[in-house]
Amino acid sequence: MSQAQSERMQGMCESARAHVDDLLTLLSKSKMLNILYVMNCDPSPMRFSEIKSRVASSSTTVSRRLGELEAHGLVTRTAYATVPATVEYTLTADAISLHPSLESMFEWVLNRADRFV
Amino acid sequence: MSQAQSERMQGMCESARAHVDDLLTLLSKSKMLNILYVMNCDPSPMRFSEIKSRVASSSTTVSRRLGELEAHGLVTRTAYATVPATVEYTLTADAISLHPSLESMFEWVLNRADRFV
DNA sequence: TTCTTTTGTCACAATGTTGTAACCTGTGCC
DNA sequence: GGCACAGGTTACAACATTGTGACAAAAGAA
Repeated sequence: MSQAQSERMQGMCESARAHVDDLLTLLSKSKMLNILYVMNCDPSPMRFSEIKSRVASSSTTVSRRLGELEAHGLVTRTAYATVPATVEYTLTADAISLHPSLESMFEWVLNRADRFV
Repeated sequence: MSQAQSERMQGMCESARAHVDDLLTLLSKSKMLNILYVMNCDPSPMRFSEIKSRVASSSTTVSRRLGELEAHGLVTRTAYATVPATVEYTLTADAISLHPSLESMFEWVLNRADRFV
């Protein structure tokens, strides 16, 4: 962590700190990193059922997480009037800009996981 | 997320997947990113009370998190027989190698927090 | 002797989070 | 009509996590 970042944190008003906390809390929720990971793996829009199966979680949790991501402007939800219903989720530019961090974080995770097999 | 990473994930044995899950679960625990952040901000060994005050959490939670980090080989705990007791926590090389990812993730968080003030 | 300090631990009640099972919508098919 | 399908929502019970407040160790100071 840079000294510059640290100072930036120090100089933040209370409202900004609250937003930092809010974002960290969001990212810390269960399956959140997993969801961002699978959506980043494949840049094309992804359907609900596919996300659900890739992160191996219940509809309820996946739905909650996607709702939270949408509320934070990190994913866009598009519903198509097909039969049966089709819904696609896409990462916004903001979420995509997190890609390099996520990629290197997952690289670290995968390397560690390899070593401990 | 790279295609290579995705394939690497696909090809993993069940044990490795479990380790990936374990690490993501660890990183997703409350205050965990905060703790890694403050310890990365300042590379020198950090005392319990300082970590606690910087992340603004209870002794119980900070103690639990540090214990989990130590169990995963991400921090080293050194106790000195002073009066009163002094304990220092240091990030291991492994944890330090996560620094670039964390730094860019926090950069993203800070930028977003700024925009939403 | 009692107070102080740091660094915790412990039990527990309150709070938060999860998955399950049931249900819903809309429509094409039999 | 009745069923199927995708994509959810809802209530709720089970489970997990949190902070609080009490306590502890160790030894020097008052």
